[in-house]
Amino acid sequence: MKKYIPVLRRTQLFAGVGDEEILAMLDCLQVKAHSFRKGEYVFRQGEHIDDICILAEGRLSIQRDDYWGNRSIINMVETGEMFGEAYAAPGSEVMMNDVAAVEDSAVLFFNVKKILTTCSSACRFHSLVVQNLFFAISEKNRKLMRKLTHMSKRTTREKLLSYLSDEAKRQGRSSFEIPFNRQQLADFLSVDRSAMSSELGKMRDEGILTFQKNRFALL
Amino acid sequence: MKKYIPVLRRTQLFAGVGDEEILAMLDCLQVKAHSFRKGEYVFRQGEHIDDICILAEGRLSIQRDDYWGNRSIINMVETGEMFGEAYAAPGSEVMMNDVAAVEDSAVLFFNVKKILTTCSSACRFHSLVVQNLFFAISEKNRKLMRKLTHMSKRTTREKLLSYLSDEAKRQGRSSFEIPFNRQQLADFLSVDRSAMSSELGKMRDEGILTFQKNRFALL
DNA sequence: ACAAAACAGTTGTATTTACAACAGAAAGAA
DNA sequence: TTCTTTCTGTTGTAAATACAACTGTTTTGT
Repeated sequence: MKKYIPVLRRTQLFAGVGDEEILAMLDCLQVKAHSFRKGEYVFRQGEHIDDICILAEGRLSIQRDDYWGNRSIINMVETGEMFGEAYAAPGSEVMMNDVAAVEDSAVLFFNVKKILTTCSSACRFHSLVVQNLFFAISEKNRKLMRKLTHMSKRTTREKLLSYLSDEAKRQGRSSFEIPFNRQQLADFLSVDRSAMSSELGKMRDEGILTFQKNRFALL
Repeated sequence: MKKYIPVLRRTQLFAGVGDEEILAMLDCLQVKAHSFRKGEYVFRQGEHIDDICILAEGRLSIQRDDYWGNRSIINMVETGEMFGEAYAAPGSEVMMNDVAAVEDSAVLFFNVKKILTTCSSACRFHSLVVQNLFFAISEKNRKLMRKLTHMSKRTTREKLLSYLSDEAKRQGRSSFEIPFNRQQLADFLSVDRSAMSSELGKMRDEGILTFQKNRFALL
């Protein structure tokens, strides 16, 4: 478990917690690690979840496919980010989405009940971690709301501009990379890939933006 | 404050907390109440928020208007529900939406820092309330994700069916009321009201559903 | 280096939507 | 009641989208 400390140190969940305490908690919480190859599923729609998960390595896609094979990407999970927490809460319904590895990945599983129940031993950081959990899930909440504002736009162009300008603002610069290829971006914004591609071309011709691969610049 | 006990007793935030303890906490947390008339704003886009809010009476709409006057309704808040918690967390950005009273309403304001910081007096329920806060925000998270699945549908008909069948499932019956009139439902699903109205008519003619006012039945 | 697969852009067509304008029904106010 | 406002459904048209098919490019695996 020790090899994951450099990642965990930087996570929201363990903000303000020292290395030794993290190690102690990993032990106390009986954290489990598991590897996934590119394309494998971490969770499937309909599964019941008891664990809060942290991505220690790689990249995941939280997505959903409907009857007709239309894929909708809810979010990308980057190294160090948490996921699954919304479904791990006691009384939660089952997982509504798939979680798939888009790269070879490693995931750490934390049992929610153990996190929420202060143990008797030296884990005096439990209450801090619970607070961190609250902050983290708050931020995720806001992220979902931002995504809703993109999705509520009517046209492909508006959705693109809403997302890209938000991303520029978030990354604090007008030139930035996005964690999607074209098909993934289309699935994320729920638009047709080819229509989106042509719309991007038009916007480039109009001098609104430029792009190469997954690097965009707003002008 | 005593008059709000019957409402607060049933909230997620105070689940498992007795009446006397709630009263003690209201005092300890220096909770404030405020009334809003129909049409008034509780919060406005861009405001900074330090309080978790509970709607003690009435009904609110969490919404957003863009430059061109297009309104997007994120969610309706019913009596007893919590709101604002995602923006009240320390380090949060400012409010991204408007919160407007759609009926005469009363709101209770709880300072987040006071909730998260266990005080020295008799409020030994603080940790339970923090846990409740986590469960509540988890549920809201799932609600947002469900909304995203509706919004990710491409056509008005699919959005309607996604939302209505979800609502039927949630309420546990095939005949149910929704908290929207037609314009609000259109703003909630981000579609054109008239197109939605005509789509509803077609679906009724096809025998998929029936409706009178805001009561729908799936067949 | 080569073949296969994945990726990105383009175009044409049928479908669907947004928008505007209007009419009747229902709800609310005087 | 009567008048006014809000709400809901309908229709026609211009605009935007989804879908399919295809091309050339890039990436990947062997």
